[in-house]
Amino acid sequence: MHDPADFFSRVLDVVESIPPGSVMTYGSVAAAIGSRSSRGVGKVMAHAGGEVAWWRVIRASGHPAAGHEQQALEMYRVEGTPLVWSRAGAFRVDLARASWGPGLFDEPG
DNA sequence: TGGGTGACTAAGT
DNA sequence: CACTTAGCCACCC
Repeated sequence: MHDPADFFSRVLDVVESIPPGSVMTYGSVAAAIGSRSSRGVGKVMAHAGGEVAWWRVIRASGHPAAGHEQQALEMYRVEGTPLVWSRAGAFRVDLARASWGPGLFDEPG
């Protein structure tokens, strides 16, 4: 099956550590496991997206997974994730406030 | 073994 | 701010 050392399990482990209302970028998740394969993280989410909070993993732009923006929006509303709305009606996660990291408990104020 | 793909990212227009 | 182009890394055939 999947060893805890596998890239696949490593990614899931990080995603599971993201608390509600916060998010991480694909690149940050990859970096958390000592990798730079942001695309590899996307592959994992596409495979196990139904077993983890995939909506807490977004792009560096603040946009959620391509083709799942509407699904993610429903989750952000119930988790209270800070969003930023565009004039065209498009939304985006406020990375400045929702960004999550290992040991990030303070802010610039 | 080698080549192609993608739930991505950074830089340019 | 939105769209396009080149670069990267892990996985599949």
